[in-house]
Order: sequence, then C-alpha cells, then structure tokens
Amino acid sequence: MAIKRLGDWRKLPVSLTELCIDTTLRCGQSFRWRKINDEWTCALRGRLLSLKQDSTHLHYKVTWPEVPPAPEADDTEELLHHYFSLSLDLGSLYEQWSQVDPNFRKRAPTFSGVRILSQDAWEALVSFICSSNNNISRISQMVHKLCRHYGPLIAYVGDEAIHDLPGPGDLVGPEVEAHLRELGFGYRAKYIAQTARIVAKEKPNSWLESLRNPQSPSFASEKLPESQHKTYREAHDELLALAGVGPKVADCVCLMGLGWGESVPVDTHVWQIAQRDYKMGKTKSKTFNKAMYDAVGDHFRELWGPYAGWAHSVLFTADLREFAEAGIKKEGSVKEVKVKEEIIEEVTGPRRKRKTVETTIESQVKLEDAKVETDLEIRRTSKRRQTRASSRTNKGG
DNA sequence: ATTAAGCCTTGGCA
DNA sequence: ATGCCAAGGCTTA
Repeated sequence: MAIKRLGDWRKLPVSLTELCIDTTLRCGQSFRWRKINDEWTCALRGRLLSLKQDSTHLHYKVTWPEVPPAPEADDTEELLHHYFSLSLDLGSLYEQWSQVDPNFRKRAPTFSGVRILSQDAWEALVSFICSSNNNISRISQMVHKLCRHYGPLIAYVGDEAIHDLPGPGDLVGPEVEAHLRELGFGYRAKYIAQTARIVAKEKPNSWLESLRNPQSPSFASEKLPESQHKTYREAHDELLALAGVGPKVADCVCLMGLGWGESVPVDTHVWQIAQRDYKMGKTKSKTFNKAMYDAVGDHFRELWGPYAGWAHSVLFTADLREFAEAGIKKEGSVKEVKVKEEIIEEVTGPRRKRKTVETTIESQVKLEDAKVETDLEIRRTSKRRQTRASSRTNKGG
C-alpha cells in the first residue's frame, strides 16, 4: 500500500512546563507512542503523527494514507490542541496544587509538563483492560499487537508498518479470544473479546461517549442532549459492569478517555504514595479493599480539587521506576550508578534504608536539573525497592 | 459484605 | 540453573 502526502513540519507554541511530551507520552497513559529517529510517532484518527519538541514549540508532521482519501481540510492542529488539552493552563494548576500540598510542591518541579491525554475512550478501555497485573513494557507490546493484527494500516516508518487501533467492531469475530491468547494476552484475551462484543453489539452506538464529561467534549463531537448527561460516578459504575473492568481500570477510562478530571485511578503505586506520603491506611485494617479505594480517591479529590486526576498523574509519574532515574547521565561508570541509587532514595522517600553512598554535590545538581532523557541506557541499577506490603494485591506467579 | 486465591506472561534477581 | 517475585487488578469461591 503506497503512502502519500508527506506533510511539512508545522509548529504550535507551547513551553516545556506546559507540556513535556518526553514524559507525558511514556508515563503509562497511552501505550502506542514510539520514539523513532528522535521523533514521537503514533497513528491517531486515521493519520500518522510525528512530534518533536523544543523549549518554545511543539513541532508536528502529519502523513495521510492514500486510502481513504485525506480530508480536504486538515484538522491536525485542532486534534493536537484537543489531545493535549492545550487551552488548559497547566502552570497555574501546578501552582494551586503546590499551595495546598507540600508533597506536591516538593515533587512537581522535577516533573513539570505532565498532562493527561484526551484519548479516545475505546482506546483507553482496551489499553487498561490489558494493564491489569501487568507492566508498561508488556502493555505496550500487547496494544501494538492488537493494532498490527486488527487495526488499519496507516503508514510505514522505515520498514515498520504503523497501524491504528482497531475499533470494537473489528474484534467481535469468534476466534478473537483464542488468537489473542496465542499473541500472549493471557487471561485478558477473554475480557477484550467480551468487552468488544458488548460495546459493538449490545450497547447503543454512542454508549461510551454518553459517559463523557459534558464539559470535556470529544474531538469528533456530536454533542449529546442534556438529558443523557451522566455524572462521574454514573460513568464509573457503568464501566464497572464490563468484564475485566474494576475500579482502577474504570477510573483510567474516566480520566483519560472520558474527560473526568476528578477521577483518580488508585493502583499499587498510588496506594503506596498514599501510605508513604499522605499517611493513609496506617491505622485500621491494612487491607486494600473497595472502601479504601474510594477513601484514597476522595482524599485526593478534596486535597487537589476538580483536576485531582491530573495532579495524581504527576506524582504517579515521579514514582515510576523509569522516571525516578530521570536526569542521570547515560554514561554509566560505577560511580554514576551509585549516584543514581542515592537519587532514587531521595525521590522515593525516607521510608527505606538509605544505601551507604556518599551524597555528592553533583547529584544534588542533577536532581534539580532532572528533565527526562528518553534513552537512558542504564536500567534497574538499584535493587528491588518494592516492599513486602505492596505485594498484597499481587499474588501472581 | 469481606477476604483470599487464581490467573497469563515477561524479566530481574537470588 | 531453578525458583521466586513483581508488574499501573479483576473475578470467583
């Protein structure tokens, strides 16, 4: 299939504190963006998008497939504006969160420009069904397999075929579950096949969209009549009825796919953050049940306000192992590695024993300067930092 | 109503 | 080498 209409680079003015794509595109929100030749690339709404960023602008390039014909008016700028919610002033949100929350104030400077992506609701639903008991690397592999085997071909980047995400209707065949199992989806194969069938066949066409926050319209928006408007809680409850969708996955779909900014997905990381930095769950039953799930979300909503989910993702990102290593140089001498361990201890808090490593002035400087590098070579330099308690919800193996 | 075990797979680590 | 644990949980008993 020939691909035509290679566009030119265009740009939008946006600062790195308002949007940092190196962080936002790989912090576990969307699993389809890939960095190829120093450009972030993803098929989105029928076109191939490539992104680069400097301190003042987001640069973008669009490639349309030959079929179907590209639309007359290219709406890519509007798409990006919507996808990144660029009309939202992230700087003042960070200020507000910092004023009410010392912990946020401490962590946020290293992780500026982290935004919630306005993803397609179906993409969020499928992606986060895959996310259960799983890690970002494998989730990404699974979502890419889903695209490669069931989604439309959009373009080639070098030898690599880039497919868009399949719709629910593309996943209703009788062999889908077995095939997904062969592809390594494990027990999630059934959930995806069932959910696709329900969304495509049992629910009305606009069901997913009807769960959207009316104040956060979708990109391809036919506005829903007011009588069909749902609340965040109603949207969350309806999603819970789907197979493979529990409270956490439902919140991910609400936050990233349906525009509910107050939604706070509480996963094992966020639960650890809540315990470590907000002293939650220290008394009473230590078990992490539904009541505790709701309590954590409610606490953060009270603290951070209507965009609590956005604030949550900043701290979540700061806690990801990959990002805890932010700001470290690639060259990995032994000394560098040790410095890195020191920084990780710094970022993840005082609860664990500190390594017996001297703090260097150098490391302090680096920590402050820690803007995320994309190609960190050194991985897993520190030993397992997970505590026993955190494995509660995780009986796998 | 609440709790614990089982689930697919990959990769790091002892 | 072999086994165990952890990875952005959900379902079932």
